[in-house]
Amino acid sequence: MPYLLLKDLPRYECLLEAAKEFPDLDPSAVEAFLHLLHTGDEVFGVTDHNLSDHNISHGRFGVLLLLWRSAQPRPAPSRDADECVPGPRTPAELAEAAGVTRATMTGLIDTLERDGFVKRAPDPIDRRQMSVRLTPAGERFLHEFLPGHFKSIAALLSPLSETERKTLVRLLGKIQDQAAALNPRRAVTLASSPG
Amino acid sequence: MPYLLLKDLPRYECLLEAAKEFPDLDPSAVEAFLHLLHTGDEVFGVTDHNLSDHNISHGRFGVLLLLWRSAQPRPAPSRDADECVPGPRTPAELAEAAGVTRATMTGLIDTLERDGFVKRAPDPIDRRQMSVRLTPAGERFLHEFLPGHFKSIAALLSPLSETERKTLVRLLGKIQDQAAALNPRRAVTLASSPG
DNA sequence: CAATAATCGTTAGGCGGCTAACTGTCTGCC
DNA sequence: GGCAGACAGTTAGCCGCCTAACGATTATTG
Repeated sequence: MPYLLLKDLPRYECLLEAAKEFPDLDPSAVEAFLHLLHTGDEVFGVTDHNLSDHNISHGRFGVLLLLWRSAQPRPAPSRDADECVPGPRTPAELAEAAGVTRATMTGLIDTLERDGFVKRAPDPIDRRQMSVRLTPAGERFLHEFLPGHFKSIAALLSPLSETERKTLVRLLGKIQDQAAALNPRRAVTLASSPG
Repeated sequence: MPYLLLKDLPRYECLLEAAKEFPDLDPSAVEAFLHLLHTGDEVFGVTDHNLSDHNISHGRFGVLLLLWRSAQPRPAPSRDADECVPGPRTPAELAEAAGVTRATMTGLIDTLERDGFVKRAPDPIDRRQMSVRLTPAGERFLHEFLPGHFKSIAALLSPLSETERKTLVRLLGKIQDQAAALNPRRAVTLASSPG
């Protein structure tokens, strides 16, 4: 759907041949790299397909999920301060939690509000801020959609045993760490935590 | 970069708690699902960062790669008919190979041509078609960029042994197959292959 | 208290996906 | 030969992502 390109992955023999021309090409690394992107794309496509049946995009779905988590009554509120994260409310918090810019979040909230899933309200204390909340229609959507969503995810992973899933997560974690080290897109917040 | 949402993955305990409310939620499946999308996103971000240094987007890079493969002199041309795929030339072929629509390919070729990386030429035989080719500048870009690109990929996968890479590809392959089965975005071409 | 700095949400403009519809060209069938 | 249909490429319009910049508001600091 969104991002990959290269629908048909090149065969391993082609990688080996190309490696003759490019000594930096590590065939098994490229193979894993392409499979990772390709699989992510396919998986994304499945869930996006489910969402589009409800006229909801992936980005908007993420916002709804974050708001839903914020709206939970928190049955055991005082156990750990950040047990499952308090939950974002303002556009800036939502953008931070979703990993997009505030400008993007403005657009997402715009369409969600237009379609009646969320509602903006001015913050009476800090008049720079807005407070975004799920509407009843937004909650209704989530309660209707989430069971099928979880079923899709379970179906996607059903070919993998529990052990294989753990292995997959472990291997992906290694790549994540490496990617985070290579990608200085958000400089490490080492000395910034206020305390 | 493009597509995920949910920068901070929820902790496994939260998934377990949420599973109480949603019996369809398979915690290990959701965990693997989220890690897969997240890792794909991180990896994408690394390569996209490299590309943006050259003012090239991921989508355009894919087109350049496809055209570059088409431009190869094919040192051993007659071994297998489709040894490494003949190579797309027209916008429709490029769109098919890249997995995007023809309309999207028009836009990609537009910007690539504007920036001097490719050139359109009318097909003298079938006047509906265009032939897209790499310009010398396009080839030059690839030869400058690809070594670093391959180095990045090798670095990303460097924490994984050869065995782990094979395992990763195998597990991803299972998910790909399952996703393809669940995602009827392109109905299976069972009876269409001409022979 | 005033001036500067920081933050919030938004806007403007660009890119790259998509679908739907259009024009031009070729194919096939009568 | 002529006309309906199929196909190639483009266009128009939507959405979501980005960066850069803006006005409004709050925080900081003298």
